[in-house]
Amino acid sequence: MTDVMSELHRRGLIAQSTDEDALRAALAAGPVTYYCGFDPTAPSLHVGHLLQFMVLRALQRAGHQPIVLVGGATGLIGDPRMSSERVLNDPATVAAWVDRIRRRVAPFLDRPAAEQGLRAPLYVDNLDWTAPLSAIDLLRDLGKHFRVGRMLAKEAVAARLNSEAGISYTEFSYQILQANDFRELFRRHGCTLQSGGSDQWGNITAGADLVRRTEGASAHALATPLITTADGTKIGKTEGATVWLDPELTSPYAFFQYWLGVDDVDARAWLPLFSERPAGEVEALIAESEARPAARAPQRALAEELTRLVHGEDELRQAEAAGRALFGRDDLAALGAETLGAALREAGSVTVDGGTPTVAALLQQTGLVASLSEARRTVREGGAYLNNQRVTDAEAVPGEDDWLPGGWLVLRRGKRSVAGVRRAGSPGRDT
RNA sequence: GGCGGGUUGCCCGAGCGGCCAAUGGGAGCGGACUGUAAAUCCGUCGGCACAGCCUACGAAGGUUCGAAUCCUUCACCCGCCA
Repeated sequence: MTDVMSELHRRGLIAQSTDEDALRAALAAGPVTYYCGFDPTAPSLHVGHLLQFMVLRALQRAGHQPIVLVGGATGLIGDPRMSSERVLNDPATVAAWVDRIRRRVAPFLDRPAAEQGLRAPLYVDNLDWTAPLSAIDLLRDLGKHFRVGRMLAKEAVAARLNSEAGISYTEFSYQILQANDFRELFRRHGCTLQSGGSDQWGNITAGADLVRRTEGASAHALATPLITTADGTKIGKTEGATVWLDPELTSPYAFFQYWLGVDDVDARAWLPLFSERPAGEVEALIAESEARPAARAPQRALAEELTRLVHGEDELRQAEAAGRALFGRDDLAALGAETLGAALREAGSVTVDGGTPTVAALLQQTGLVASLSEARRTVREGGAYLNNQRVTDAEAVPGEDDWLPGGWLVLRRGKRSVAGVRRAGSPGRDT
């Protein structure tokens, strides 16, 4: 059994943990059952959550037994955010998100289980044991083990108490539910380790404490660091939009492009965290980046590995090909209908029927800009391109000559935002 | 409970009867440079049927030819005194 703690440390995946010697010993003694929970606060997980899967996968590779929890119950309550009270989501919505997230997340651990004979993950939903919990059970069996003083001292709670927003009893109680999850998983599956983001540290240790106190067993906790970009913003935001793991929300192409566009400083910092390559290769890539930044070696490695992990080999190939086609120096018309079509379908496209709209209207319809005003402004600023030619008149209508093989127009905003326009009834597959 | 100050565009923050879609900074976006990077410089930054119009300055009313700017009420925040 490999020393997984060393790997996690080397990759910078551990921000804090409970008694590390004890944890090391437990991991060395045999398969440990461990879990990580994800609350359904959106239809999909995003790039930031990926880090948790890196930890889950490393432990799985080391022979341990993963459990993935999707918080159908805790998602209805909401954990306290630093800033303000959460808006409660509708139960039906949360239930739908639970399903959707679980389906998307399966390959991360199921694939290694199938291909490398590792332990297959268990999927659980805390709604299963939280929904039947009565108010009496909650107050008698759980509440007695929680000291209000300790609960108030948790960072997330304390911050909110001192803020203008204050905190509702609902969110204050969140830690009890998450702690109960840990105990429940211990009872049901012998789970003794929980991992999560460092923002969850208070909740995680609440669970470990509960298991120790009521079950007399040792339970461990592991937290990953909070990852930010060099300029302090959250990972996984482009143009204000979140980079999701669900291909319906963020196309594999956009996902691939996100990683490729990461700046040098971040790419070097993130590579060890997100790459499962051997240490030597990671170091070589970083050295390569310092020597020849233009090659963007760490960015490419991240884009390839993570797109393959999240979307699979086929989608990776297509995203790569699309990027090459659209950013390459080749003449667009020379690309051929097949390549062009595939690239633009990846990048995002709309179909027009009947008369061709103006360039400004097309920019808006493809989502490249938010409004017609913005479209006109973009053209005025010289940031709009039709088939790689700068557009000077927002009201111009693309002519017959502009349509590329397969019935396509390539619309671009700035350097990297590309979208396709397809003429309805063109030969070939429809979008 | 009393007195005073505040609530402005994504954020911070000027404006205090017409010249205000609203100074300035930040973020964002575009251009130049470059490497689909960073830094820097320049431009831009509510919407639309775009030389015009519509919507906006906590909410609702009012005064006025005309209000973000004055008055009234309400909501929330922040100080000082009890």
